[in-house]
Amino acid sequence: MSPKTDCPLNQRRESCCEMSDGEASSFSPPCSPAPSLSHTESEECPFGDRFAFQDPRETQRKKLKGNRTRSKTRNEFTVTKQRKNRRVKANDRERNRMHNLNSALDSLRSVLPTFPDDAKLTKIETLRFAHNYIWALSETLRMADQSLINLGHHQDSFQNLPKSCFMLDLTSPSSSCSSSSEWESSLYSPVSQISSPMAGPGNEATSLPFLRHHSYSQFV
DNA sequence: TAGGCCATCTGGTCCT
DNA sequence: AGGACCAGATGGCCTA
Repeated sequence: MSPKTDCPLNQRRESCCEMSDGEASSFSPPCSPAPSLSHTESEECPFGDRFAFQDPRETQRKKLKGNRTRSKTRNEFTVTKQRKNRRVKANDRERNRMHNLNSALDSLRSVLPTFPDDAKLTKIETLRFAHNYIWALSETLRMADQSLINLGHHQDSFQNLPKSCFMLDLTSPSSSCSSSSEWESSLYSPVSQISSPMAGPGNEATSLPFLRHHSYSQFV
């Protein structure tokens, strides 16, 4: 789903932004949630008398009466135009920023172990999944290290090590799970949303969703 | 049809 | 002053 390019709303907004100031002053975009721009312009429209009949004498009188009003109007016009221009540029940057953010999220998705036919992870799911996955990987490393340390003390325990210590393939969920849902629910189960894996080894029973499903015994 | 997710706009704040 | 970041608002799309 990518409504960012073909969304009619966006197209309308784009066209609103591309409008000349004269047009914008007489048109209030139906799509704009924040009417600040059009509101300001309709109230202080620099072209308020643009289409009125111009009496040369009246014009002369106005000239004599004072350039101050005229320049003030022009100044307001310039300020409004400048403000609008800044807004458009800021919107553009913000859009870009969000696109970059989404690209990063896509990169993250691509390295997470999911089944191809699975629905695309949502943003929040991706973050939670990645969080748990990283934690599971580091936990695996830690346990492997622990086993090697023990190996130094008890040479004969080498034979007792589960084969999985040397065969762990966390990038391949199918190696141990019968279904994608089982694999994924283990990685971003609601448990992990409540208790952080950083909570420490004390509450492994509840905060290790990955290992609950992928205990070493399963790999042997 | 309600609710979830998403993209975009917007104004505010902070930083350079 | 201008850019980056953020959070709220809004509206569209999709699905149960």
